[in-house]
Parts: sequence; C-alpha cells; structure tokens
Amino acid sequence: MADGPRLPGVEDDEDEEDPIILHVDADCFYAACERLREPELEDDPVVVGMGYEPGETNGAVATASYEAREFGVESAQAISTALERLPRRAALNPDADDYDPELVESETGYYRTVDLDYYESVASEVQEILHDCADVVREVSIDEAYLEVTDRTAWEVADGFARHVKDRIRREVGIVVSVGAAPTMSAAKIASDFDKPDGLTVVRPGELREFLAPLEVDLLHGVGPVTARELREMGLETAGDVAAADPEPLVERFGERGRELYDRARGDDDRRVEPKGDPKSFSRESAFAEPVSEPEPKYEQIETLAAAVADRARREGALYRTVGVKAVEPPFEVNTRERSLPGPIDEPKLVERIARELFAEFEREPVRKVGVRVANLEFAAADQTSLDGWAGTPDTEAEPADGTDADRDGDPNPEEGQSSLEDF
DNA sequence: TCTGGGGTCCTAGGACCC
DNA sequence: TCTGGGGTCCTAGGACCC
Repeated sequence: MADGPRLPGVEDDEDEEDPIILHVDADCFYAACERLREPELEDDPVVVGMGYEPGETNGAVATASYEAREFGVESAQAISTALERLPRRAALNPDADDYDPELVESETGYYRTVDLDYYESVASEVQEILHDCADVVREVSIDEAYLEVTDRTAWEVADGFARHVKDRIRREVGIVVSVGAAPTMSAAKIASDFDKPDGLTVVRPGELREFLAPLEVDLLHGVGPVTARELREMGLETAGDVAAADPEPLVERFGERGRELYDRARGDDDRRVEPKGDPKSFSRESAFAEPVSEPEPKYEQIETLAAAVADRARREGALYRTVGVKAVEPPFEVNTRERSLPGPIDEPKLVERIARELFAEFEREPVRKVGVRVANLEFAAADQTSLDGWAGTPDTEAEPADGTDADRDGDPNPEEGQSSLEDF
C-alpha cells in the first residue's frame, strides 16, 4: 500500500491518500440500554429478547450480555434454549422448597423485552456524538456506524482519536463501544470486532495484509455459514488463503461476490463512507405459536400486518409500487409472492387486498409465519424536508384511483382475484 | 442452532421491447 | 418464419447482517 516515502509526480498517488475510516460498534447494545435505565443490572447476566413470558413459547434472544454468554446464551438463539441454560430470576418463587438464594444469585439472569423505541432514543444520542466527530457518518444499524475521519486526524494519532470518540460516548451517554480504525471500510469493521468488548484496534495502511491474513474466512463481512463451508471445501481457511488463491475459481463459484471476497481478503476496498440513503422496503412479519392450517387466523394476521406496513409507509412519507407476502411452511420453507403496480401508491386498503390475494395460494397450507412487505418505495413527493418550488415529480401519472377506497373491499369476493388491479 | 423480526443485495429465468 | 443480440423489468429464492 502507500506507505514509505513518496516520489513527487508519481501517478496514481495524486489524491490517493489512504482514508482513515472508523467503525464504531456498541457492545451488547440492547443489554447496555437496559442497564442504563436499571443500573442494578450492572454485573448480572442480562438477556434481551421476546417470548419468555409464561404462555409464550416462541421467540428469540436479541442480545445477551457477556455475563449471560458465559452460560451459553447467544443472540438469535431460541428463547427456550436460553431459559434452559440461564433460568429467569424473576420466574423463581422465593417460597418454593428448593429455593436457594445463593444458587439464584449465581445461576440465573434477568430477562427484558425488546424496547426499540427506548434503544432508538439512546442510539440517537450516540449518533449525535458521531456526527460531531466525523465528516461523514453512515449508520448501518441501530448500534453500528462508519465514520470518515481522514481530515480530522492522522495515522500517527488515530488511536488517540478513536479513544476520544469512545470516551465521549461513555461519558455523555453511558454506553461502551468498540472502535476499529483502518484505511478501508471492511477492515475497520473487522477491527472493531477484534478486541470486543470495549475494544480499540487501529490497522495502519502498511499493516492491512498482515492483519487480515490469519483471520478465519467467516470473519470477513458477507461470509456466512454457507460460504464459509464452501470456501473450506476449496481449501481456503483464512483470509490469507483467499488472498493468495487464484481468483478465477472464486468468481466461477460465487459470481461477483467471489471477486469481492478476494478483494476484501487482500485489503482492497475502494468504498468510501457515504450517508445512508432512503430505505428500499418496509415489512412486518409474525410467527404463530404453532403451524396454522385454517385460513381465517392467517388472513387475520395478514390484514393486521398489511395495515401496520401501510401505516409505517405513510408515517415515513413513502409511496410503494410493490406489495408482497411471505408464508413460511414447516419445517422452514420460505415462500414469497409479490405483485407490482403500474404506479406508486399510498393506499392501505389496497395493500390489504393484494396481500390477501397473494396469500390465497397458502390459505389451506400449514403455515408457521406470515409476513407483508411493501417495496419499490418513492419518497420524493412526501419528502418532509423539501420545500415547495419543486415541480411535480415525473412519475405521478398513475394517480391512485378513488374507486379503490372504502367499502369496495368489504365484500369478501374470493372468486375473482384479478378484479382489484382493474381499478387502475 | 429446531428457527423472531426487519432489512439488504445478488442471481436466474421469463416477458417484452427494439 | 427460423431466429441475433442487447436492455430492462418483474418475480422467487437465497445468503447474509444486526
């Protein structure tokens, strides 16, 4: 890479200063938020998830604190497994014969229900600090962001700068984050993960290859269980193996992703930090306690979800042109159906009707989960921040027909699925 | 690891157009 | 009437991420 002295007039070096990119990643963010408002939870195992209340049977762990992980609780784990490994403290009865306070103290944990609204309020405090510390910020998720800080610091003092970001977040919000600094986004991401929790890892341009080389392939972003297994079958265990391999077989096997994999393993990544654009889709889904074969409960869910999705789109000021449904059949077969409309709309009743129609195919099948989605979003017309003075957008020719409104869909006309589209 | 919820991106085949 | 080649859109599925 571009370390070492640099000759004047050498081409390709013009503006090719290695960028300094930070990846900031909160540690066990949901659990940390719960501790923020309940400091008593500080040193005890905390599991944040859904479905652990009596009577509920399915749900999953969203975040487990490090103390909870000691018991084998992991995120995405079935909540029933988590409860087996780490019983819920509040669920034990102090009057029971076998109640042993010391055992309860050492072998149980606190369970809390996901409260996204609260976590988002905490996240926005963190984001404010991040924007203060960087020229460009890309929020990847509620607890993760990339920062472009090339003009704010220098490689020699990058660790001090990263320390400063960490300290501010801890002091001003009370949240612990791990930070990775590197000349590429992909390496910064890996670096933030390198020394978790409370980590700080700086990978300087000249150290990129040697930093990546020993890492297992599945630590590369975009390599999941399937790709990792295939790579191992090809004899590629580490990023260094991939970096040294012939890229052709990788491209043949994985297409464009293969090329990307090869590049990332070698530390080649041209992407610059860019602010996140508008969302591409909104969806809601929900699982039944057990597979449902009768049509009615499923259609009821579909309608509820359709209403929720349409409401979300309206609140966000989005028009949608595609409506889709999802039906998951046991054991875990995911089916999706979607339909695109001639033009963008904002019509909850139509979402509901199309969702019902698309779902009809599964009405008598056993289904464990259903979902509704809208996509092909357009924000232009409803962009809150844009003032008048803009001419109408070019794609408004397909006005939602008024005829689609209200009572029209009151009739449960299962006969003719096509009719609804003719409203356009 | 017996499976929650909300997203993104890629691929591949078919329709359709020129 | 057997048939080239390029481009775009749509749909379904899959891998992956948090």
